Amino acid sequence: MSASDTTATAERKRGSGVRMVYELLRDQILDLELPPGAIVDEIQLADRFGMSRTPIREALVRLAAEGLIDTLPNRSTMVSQIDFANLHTFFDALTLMYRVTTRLAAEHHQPADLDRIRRLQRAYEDAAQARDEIAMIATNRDFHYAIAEAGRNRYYLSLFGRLLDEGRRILRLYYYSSFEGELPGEYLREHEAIVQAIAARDIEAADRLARAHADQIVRQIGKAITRDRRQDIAI
Amino acid sequence: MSASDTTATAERKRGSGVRMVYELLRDQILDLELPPGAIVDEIQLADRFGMSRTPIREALVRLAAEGLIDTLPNRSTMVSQIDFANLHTFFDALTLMYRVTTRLAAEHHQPADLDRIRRLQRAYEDAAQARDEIAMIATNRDFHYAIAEAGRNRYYLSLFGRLLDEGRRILRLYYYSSFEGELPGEYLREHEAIVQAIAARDIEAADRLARAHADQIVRQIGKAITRDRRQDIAI
DNA sequence: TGTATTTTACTTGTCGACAAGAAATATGCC
DNA sequence: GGCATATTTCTTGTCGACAAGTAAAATACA
Repeated sequence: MSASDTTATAERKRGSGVRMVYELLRDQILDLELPPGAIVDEIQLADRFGMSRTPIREALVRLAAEGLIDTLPNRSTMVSQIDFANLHTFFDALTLMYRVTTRLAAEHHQPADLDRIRRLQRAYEDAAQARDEIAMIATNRDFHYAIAEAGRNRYYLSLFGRLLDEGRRILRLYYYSSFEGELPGEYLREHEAIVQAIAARDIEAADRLARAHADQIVRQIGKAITRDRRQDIAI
Repeated sequence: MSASDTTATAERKRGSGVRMVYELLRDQILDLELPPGAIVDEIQLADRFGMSRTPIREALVRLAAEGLIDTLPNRSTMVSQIDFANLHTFFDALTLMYRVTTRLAAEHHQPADLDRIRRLQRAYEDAAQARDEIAMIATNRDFHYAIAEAGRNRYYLSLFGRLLDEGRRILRLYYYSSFEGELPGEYLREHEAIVQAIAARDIEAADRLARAHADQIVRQIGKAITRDRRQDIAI
């Protein structure tokens, strides 16, 4: 689907094209609109965006540097596969980053940070109420990313950002389908508790809650994957 | 200095140019041969490597994605500054990654990993004996990176890699000058203890030693910076 | 002489075209 | 028909040239 989003030959500011292509492709990849293995054609993209291959290529180089696409030399470039074999390493890193960033947020947050976090928490709540899966995934990501920003450590922030992005793809596959139509009330309550711990500058509570939240997510995805596997065998 | 390394118009394999330029610039930046703030000129590089601007640009896009250079739109691109104001966030992340990767190495290493780690440990020892500062920094980095590889978590590995790279610049400024000609015997002993803990699969010991090692480094750099500052004031 | 404005010089951003490499297709040979 | 080889086709990698934008130099003016 995804109606031919031809922004085509509209007058564009010099230098804005690369960022535009980069962001669009990135979102399409993370929402699985471009599934793992999909081939990405430079000429096709150039036509679609009404620009030459040069800026397209620069966007692709960036995506490749972040591991979102793989380029086979002199051959096609494709959306990178999700590394299911090492999912546990992903969960391990994700859990640690949840904990560290939430701790730091409790320690270093400033008033404006809390406003922003609370606003995103409400956005997630709204998305959940509306049962809008893609919006839920995106706002959940933004909520936790905002917490990490309040922690003010750009190294953790960059790894956490990558993990949350990769998570968007995995969640799109497993997570929300595992709710089976129910609202994730548990998660809303956990988010609320996390925000309160941060506001109270209670570092140990923030750590404990972040860890519990991560464990909960890992458990639920694990459950969904197991069920998925069982169905595979049953067929 | 750095004698005009013109690999120039030698027949090159198609596609190898980008990687070559990328790696060379990266090393020059991390060794401070290209100091923070140095401007990077595309045409100049194109001349120097005997290729057109296109592959040069792709290498620069990658470097920019990793934060090693900053590009001002329509203006020059320069080697990124070292963020001294937030050095503590760097040390915080570095310490955590030392611990986590060393723990995981103790848990998951395989025989070939240990061989590699021991080989790099000896390389560091040799560099220290020869008082070759650049080689010391590089082999120290490789030693810890090899440990992280044995831990088999690509997310930690990528952050740790970035931290060690950034560390190469900082160490080049402060760390080894702080030895004042003495050999870093302490570090050799600590390295040895870490390797033994990994080999024994003693996770807690590995963690404790990695933490102590990180603390030691942080303390020494801190001392060097403080002394540096005092001199600034004295003048 | 000092300031505002135009001009110049230089760097980056984009383009269209061509060359090289790899897979798919066609051809020749048995 | 089956296999090895040549040809075609398609995509990526590289190039040289030009357009756009910025800073510095030169000019005009009070």
